[in-house]
Amino acid sequence: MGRQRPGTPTLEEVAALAGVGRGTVSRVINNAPGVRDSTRRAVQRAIAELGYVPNLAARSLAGHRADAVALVMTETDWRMFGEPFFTEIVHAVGDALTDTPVQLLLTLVRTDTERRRFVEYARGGRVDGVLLMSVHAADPLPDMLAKAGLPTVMLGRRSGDESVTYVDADNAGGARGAVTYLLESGRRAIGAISGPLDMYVAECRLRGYREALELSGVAADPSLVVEGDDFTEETGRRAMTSLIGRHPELDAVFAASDTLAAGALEALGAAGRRVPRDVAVIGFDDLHPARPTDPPLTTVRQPLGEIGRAMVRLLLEEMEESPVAWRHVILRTELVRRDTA
Amino acid sequence: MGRQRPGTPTLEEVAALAGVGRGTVSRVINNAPGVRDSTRRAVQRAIAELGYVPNLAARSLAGHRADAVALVMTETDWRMFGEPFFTEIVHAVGDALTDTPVQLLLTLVRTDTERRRFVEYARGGRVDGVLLMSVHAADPLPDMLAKAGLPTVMLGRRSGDESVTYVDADNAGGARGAVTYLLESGRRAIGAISGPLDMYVAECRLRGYREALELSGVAADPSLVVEGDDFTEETGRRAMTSLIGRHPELDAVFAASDTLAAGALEALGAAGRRVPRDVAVIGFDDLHPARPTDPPLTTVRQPLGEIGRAMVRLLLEEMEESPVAWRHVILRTELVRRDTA
DNA sequence: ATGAAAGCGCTAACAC
DNA sequence: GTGTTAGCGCTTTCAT
Repeated sequence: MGRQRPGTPTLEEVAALAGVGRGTVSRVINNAPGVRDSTRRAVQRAIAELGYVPNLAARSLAGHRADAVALVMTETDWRMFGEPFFTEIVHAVGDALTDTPVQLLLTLVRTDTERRRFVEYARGGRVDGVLLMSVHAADPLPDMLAKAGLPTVMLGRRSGDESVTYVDADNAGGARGAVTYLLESGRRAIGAISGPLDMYVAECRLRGYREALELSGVAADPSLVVEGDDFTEETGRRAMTSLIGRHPELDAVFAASDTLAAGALEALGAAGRRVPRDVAVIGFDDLHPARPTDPPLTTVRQPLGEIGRAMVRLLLEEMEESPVAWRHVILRTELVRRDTA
Repeated sequence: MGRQRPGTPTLEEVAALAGVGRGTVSRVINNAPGVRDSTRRAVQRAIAELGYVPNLAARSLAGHRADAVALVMTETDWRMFGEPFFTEIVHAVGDALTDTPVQLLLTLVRTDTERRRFVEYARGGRVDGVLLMSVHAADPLPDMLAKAGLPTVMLGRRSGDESVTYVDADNAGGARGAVTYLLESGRRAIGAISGPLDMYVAECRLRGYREALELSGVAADPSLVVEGDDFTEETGRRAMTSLIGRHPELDAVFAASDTLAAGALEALGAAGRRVPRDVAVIGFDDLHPARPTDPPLTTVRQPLGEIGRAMVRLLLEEMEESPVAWRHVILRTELVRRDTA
């Protein structure tokens, strides 16, 4: 495997051509202060003439930094949340990094082999920090990285007392707001289609549903809640079907994700129920840019851009300080009303 | 910015603990031959005890390789082709790299800033090679990388005489086959909805359409061809609308992408034409895993997995040899019949 | 089979 | 301001 072509000019050659010392060239390429303007220009001319490009391995070795961060996606992230969610986060992260010299590296970790390889890559010092899209309780990666002392920021948390730095949406609050809105608009028989409860995000959203009922003094009927095995449309469809079978009087549903909501809508249509007139549906909105106004649904929208920006801010801060200050950020969600109620 | 935590054990410390020289430790971690088994085990024990992880910057500097390759996506790739296309390629690439020590890095290049940063990253020796998803004629990146002597493989080509190594589907052949199939099934008034002709891929597909007509001795009517400004559904819809306006007798359409085809189908439905009974539609299938059997459409399918694997094979080969052998691979497409004709 | 030693190209600390 | 120097931690000859 070849790399920087043999014969690539080095800093030393630049220095020789410009008639200055290596230190001066180093200062120029790092725009450090304390270099006379004429000298700087002379060096820049030499750099241009030679087509000099700094060797980043050498810089890394001497400077103890990689000027790169990795954003890790597990296979399940990719599938579960779908593209739009992912796209918005990545764009926000990229934007937040624009004014820095930090290169963003996306990596896919699907198998144990890939995880091992990535951990070696990260621990080996090729990145200064790691952003994790992962949210699975069983994922060992966050702890591996944290134990290795690598600045790490997660999107979402694995449990209520997550130790690794994270940024999350206010899932419980958002769900509570949604259900409260349904109650205020006069709905009473409100079902819930939950995601898999071994995921903390699903747990939070279901908790929000329950809290809203409780706060309004509405008795919680366990048979109004269906736990899905995943967040897919198919699961939403099935959940909705069983829900209307058990509860013909149902007049509203809170779905823990927009894909679940989409499935629910379909099942309602198939059952001849009109939405939102007969049954109002509110979904938690993980994918919003994808489905413009498509199901005329009131949704709980997450501030995806803000989440990405917050992740970068936290990561950069952790990269500065040596004594890592663990921190958590929870961002508010927004209830976007269309014509549900 | 911190990196490998201070206090990280070095190869030297491992050597000391194991009571051997640095060279021996190096041989062990690279599992080079010529180390006695007992020695090897002693070293491995020391590595485990210390929790040693090689410093990749140092390895890179001394070894002249990065053990990493980048897959670059431009903003337009990402949007234009959509997720499924992208996903399949990336998965295939990842799989092809599984048995190597090479880490796959996805990078997003949207702006000039990001392009500059990436070029410095790549030329700086942080990757041994680059895979480009880009297909835009105006994209300067391929030439920048090639000029820098970096092994580079493109997906698709920018023109008929592309100099950079690429892997491409047989776009002209696929289109020709599709239109021939329509002709053979008795259709005669066959329209074409083309993509933007400043993209070589669109040019090829349209050429295939024309060649099929010519081979069958059917006169080419220019008013049966609509050039879209992009590959979106909206464009497909508009193109189809204008097509049936001009040619009520139309009984088949070749669309240069599946999104264009989807738009065309919609417009046909809105116009009260039945598909495929009244009008047969064949699309070139860029996204197939996404739309399982959704529009009951015969499509020209690209071997996405093979494309990804071929890209990796070519890249690895270029990384081996010093005298770069420019090469191009064009893979056959497949006509997947559903009930179009 | 294994140890010793010479770099790889840069940054940063220190002298001038 | 600018030149000099000492590493950063590894791979790779070259001895032994």
